[in-house]
Amino acid sequence: MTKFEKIQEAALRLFTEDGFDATPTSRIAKEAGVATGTLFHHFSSKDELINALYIAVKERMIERIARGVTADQSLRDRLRQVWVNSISWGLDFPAEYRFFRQYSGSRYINDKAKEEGEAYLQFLFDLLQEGADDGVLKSTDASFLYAIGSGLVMEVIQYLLTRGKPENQDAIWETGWRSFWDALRAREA
Amino acid sequence: MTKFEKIQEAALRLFTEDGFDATPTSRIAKEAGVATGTLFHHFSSKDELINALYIAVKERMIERIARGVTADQSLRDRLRQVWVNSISWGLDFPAEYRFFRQYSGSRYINDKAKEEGEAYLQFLFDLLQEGADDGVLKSTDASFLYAIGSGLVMEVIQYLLTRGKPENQDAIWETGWRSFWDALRAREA
Amino acid sequence: MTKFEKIQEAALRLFTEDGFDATPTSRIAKEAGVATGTLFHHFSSKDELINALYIAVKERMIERIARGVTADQSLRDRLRQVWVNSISWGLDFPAEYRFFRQYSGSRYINDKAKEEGEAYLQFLFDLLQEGADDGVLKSTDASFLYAIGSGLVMEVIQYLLTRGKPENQDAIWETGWRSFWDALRAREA
Amino acid sequence: MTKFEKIQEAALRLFTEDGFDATPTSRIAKEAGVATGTLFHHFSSKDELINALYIAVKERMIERIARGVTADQSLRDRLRQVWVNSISWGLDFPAEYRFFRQYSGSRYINDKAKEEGEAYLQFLFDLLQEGADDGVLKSTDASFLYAIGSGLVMEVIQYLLTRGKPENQDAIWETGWRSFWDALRAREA
DNA sequence: CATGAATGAGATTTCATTCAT
DNA sequence: TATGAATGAAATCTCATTCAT
Repeated sequence: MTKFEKIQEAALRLFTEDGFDATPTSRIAKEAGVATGTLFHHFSSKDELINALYIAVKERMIERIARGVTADQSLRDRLRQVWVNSISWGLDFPAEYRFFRQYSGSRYINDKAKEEGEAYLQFLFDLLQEGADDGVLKSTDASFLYAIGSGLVMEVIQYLLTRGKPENQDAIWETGWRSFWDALRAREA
Repeated sequence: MTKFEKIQEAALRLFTEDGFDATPTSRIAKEAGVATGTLFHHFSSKDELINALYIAVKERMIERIARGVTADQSLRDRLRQVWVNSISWGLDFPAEYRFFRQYSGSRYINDKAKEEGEAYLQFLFDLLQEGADDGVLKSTDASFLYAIGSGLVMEVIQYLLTRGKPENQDAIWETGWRSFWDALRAREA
Repeated sequence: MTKFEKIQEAALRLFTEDGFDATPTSRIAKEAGVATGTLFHHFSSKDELINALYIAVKERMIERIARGVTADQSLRDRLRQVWVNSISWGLDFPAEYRFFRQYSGSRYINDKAKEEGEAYLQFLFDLLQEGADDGVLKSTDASFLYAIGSGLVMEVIQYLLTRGKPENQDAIWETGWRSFWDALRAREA
Repeated sequence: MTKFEKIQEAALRLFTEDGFDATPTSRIAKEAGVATGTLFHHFSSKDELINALYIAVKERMIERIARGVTADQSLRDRLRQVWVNSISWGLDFPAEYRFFRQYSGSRYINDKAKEEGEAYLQFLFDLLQEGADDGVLKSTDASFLYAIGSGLVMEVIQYLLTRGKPENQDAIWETGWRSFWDALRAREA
């Protein structure tokens, strides 16, 4: 692992454990086993480190979310796949999930990074827009559908990570999906 | 307005503008028009100030949410009322809403304050539990229903505050409600 | 002596011994016998400290230079008085003299401070302009005369401080004056 | 241009723009288009770079100042030539002039470099000493005459570079010369 | 000769908190 | 109650210099 990667790894871990502000760059460097100067050799500031991390995390997330979603599936099947992918991403990479939550509400958000990150999501907006146009989903506004859908996904991940007992996992997973789908789809005639 | 209140007001404003960590106590004191010592006379630490604020905000919020919810209404009507109250609280007190979001993900959370805050919500859990027991709602677990419901509420407030155009307000409000209700209720036979 | 004054005194001494850049604020604080935070309580930055010092030094200098210069004296006598005052200022306050030299060529110059400092010198410009208008001095441009005159003054102070042997003091003082006066005055017919 | 020369050129430019302390070696290397290591391959330290630059600049300066000064001229004519050469050097190579001023007052002065630099000036001291011995100049001390003369030269260059308007150039040049000569020469009988 | 990643001491500045008045 | 000067630990970031390639 290069020093560059060691720094990223230590930063992700410490940021999600203690938060951006409670994690000094000195501690990141120490945990990564490099000198403080080395951190700033690779990332010109703490801000840049955080935003670079955000882009990397988002990239890995979206790669995971899009997996197995193919054009021949029905809209419902594609959304189901997205749901499954999203929840399992959160459970497999809880640190990345927590990083994400923290980043969204933080003052470290860099507009450029945010835009770059959102570009990856285009395929999701397209999916929702398609459903909106066909009248299968509730709203004509893909961004609103996105807000609702992602809110539900994040909330269910949070629940599973913090309060889900192993024996309920499957039920929550399934109930979650039904909530998600019912929340988005237009009501049947 | 007492100095105590001035401090609380300035703190709420600055915290929601810049975040907890980016808001020095010295600036709160200055904006409140008091000396730094005075702030620490009323609140023994920054932590205590934040948690006192949290409790105050939560109290006001819950008072608002519970307004007009009466035992004689159907479950659906009561939830509808909660929905309406929640969204309008967010739009009427955006600073308090933002304070809330920030607090939840912060390291300033004080367990005692959190518990005290959640106690206020008991009536909501009861409401959801009742629906669960009757089979009107999707899950048997009120805490899961709460997670889903509150996630949707927060997301819709966020959307209305940041991206809602005035002409769409009503549609979003209504679509939001349908998503909320469809997400929570058991499917019709 | 107040802490404010102690800081100024220590700063002036260290700056002239080692230069602005080689004098850390931490050392100034230590020599002044205060905490680092105290320095920044009184001066918001190192820059501000340097510029505050500049204004204070310039004020004291000009007060000294103008001493005993009265309207009833001939132009030559007034310039003679300015010369004597200037050189003796330099010898009496070598640290302030050195601070001055250093400040002029430094990147810490703050335009506002510089202007404020130059305002004090107005009476000198007026003096030179009077001589220029009367044809007693060499140029019609007071600012050029000022440049030449102050350059000579500074150079002679420097010479006296670094290389003047005690037995030559009087000769240098006198020769210096003649150079100064000859450099400025128009040639006799 | 060799890398060695590129480094010197970039260093001279940056030092005179921003000052020694505000110019990191890394920036010099970048502007010179070489790696940081390369700079230290040619100059063992920043100190050495500055002093090497000083010697090179002084060499070029003295070569220029001595130009056209011949033994058959009168003392006055030789000093006149030195004056003209000095001022035109300053106007032709403002960066070198500024480097010079900065170096003199800096803590980077290296005694060896300083001595080496002053050795070049021997001919000027000789010139002044000759005038002193003949009674043509004001003092018997060549070093004092040098201080006064060089102070005036530097001041006039500074004036021409920063405040001289094109239409006044000739007048300043001429008035400057008369000040210089009057300041140095013994008074006519 | 040339490279540039790596180093770590050190610089400036911030800030929650105290305490004498 | 209220004040605000004073504190000093700690944070981010800089930079001359080294050294393995």
